Amino acid sequence: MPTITRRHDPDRRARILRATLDVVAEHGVAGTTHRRIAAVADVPLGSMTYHFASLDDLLTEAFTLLADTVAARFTERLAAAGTRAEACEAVVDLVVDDSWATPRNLLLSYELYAYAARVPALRGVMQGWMGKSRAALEQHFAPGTARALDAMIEGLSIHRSVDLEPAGRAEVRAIVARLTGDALALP
Amino acid sequence: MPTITRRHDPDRRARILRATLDVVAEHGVAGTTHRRIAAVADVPLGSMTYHFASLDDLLTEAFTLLADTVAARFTERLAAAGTRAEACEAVVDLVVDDSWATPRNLLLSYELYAYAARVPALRGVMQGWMGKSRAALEQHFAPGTARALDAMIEGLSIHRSVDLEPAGRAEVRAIVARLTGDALALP
DNA sequence: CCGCGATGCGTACATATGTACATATCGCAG
DNA sequence: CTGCGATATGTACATATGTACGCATCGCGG
Repeated sequence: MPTITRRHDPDRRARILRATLDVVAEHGVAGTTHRRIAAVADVPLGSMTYHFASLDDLLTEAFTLLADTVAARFTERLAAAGTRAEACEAVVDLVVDDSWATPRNLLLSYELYAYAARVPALRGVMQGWMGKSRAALEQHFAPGTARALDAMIEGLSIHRSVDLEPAGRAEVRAIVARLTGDALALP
Repeated sequence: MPTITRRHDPDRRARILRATLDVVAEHGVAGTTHRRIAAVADVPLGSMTYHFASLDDLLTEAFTLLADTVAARFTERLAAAGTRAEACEAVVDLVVDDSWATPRNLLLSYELYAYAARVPALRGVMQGWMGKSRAALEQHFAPGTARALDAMIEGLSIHRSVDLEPAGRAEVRAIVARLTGDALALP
């Protein structure tokens, strides 16, 4: 019998995880189903329950992947800064640039925050994420300042995604300057 | 025939809306169903489709109610401040107190942010909310400072809800002082 | 080369869900 | 008091969903 082409798929698991984030970004956790993910990942439905015990397990692992990826990029971007001024500029970039604060990432963050409230394992992941961010900032700034900057990055990113006239680069730079205590022209 | 007690329920609609927020807070939008809401509001299932055309309509209206309520409280708290120093303290309160930044409200905010990304009507609601907050802050601070404070309130509230050792009142006060430019002892 | 554990695949099934609808009851304007 | 429009209520039903399971097929160690 001519059986249909059967694939050998070494990284199918990873592809499912990526597809999960895609589906969550597009439909929200509320609209995320095994079947939708399977369609995006281009795998049969049976693969879902084979690779992941339950949908919650899948979501948990996908969100963990997201946090690790984003935290790594964050750290990387800050580690590339040599001087304090460069570090400030890196912070501005993280808020303003289309590298991390992309609509997709913001959206996924909201979904993660909401979901994590009901999955203890993810609370740990979020704490780890925040810890890494703070550690990266503390390589350039005092602990208190790092904390303030971390929160400000979060708040500004969110508000910029809602605002009809988002704060521009200059304004963000001025705010960072106030928090770091470095003198800078205020608008 | 002795018919079961049939209730006359003038504010049933409002009760359903409140129940919706309760259910969302407990189960997330993903776990919000007509039947769960009906159970919490103590109304029969049929009432759901009678008072609200669809589940999405219901969620949209409930989130609008949330935004209006929270924005009103925010404005009220800031309007009560007479001096600039009192305004700063009000901002600190909004972050640290158990009045607005309660776990429930934070959680509902995450759900709203995520949900609003897919419902255009709610984007307007969020913009209105942010506008009101900013207006309230601008009664005491310059526009740029108001923007920074608004974002910082958001970011600090979120991070405080995740952090194992949340920033204390003193630390929050110091951050606010930096943003407002008012001199204050730094820790 | 061969066997076996890992992986892939389709399908079945109980359940939960959104929504429609027929009917019953109530408040109140005239 | 009397309709009548608004509201209440229970139920039906098509559909989507999570998960289980049996079987097919493959990679690879011995």
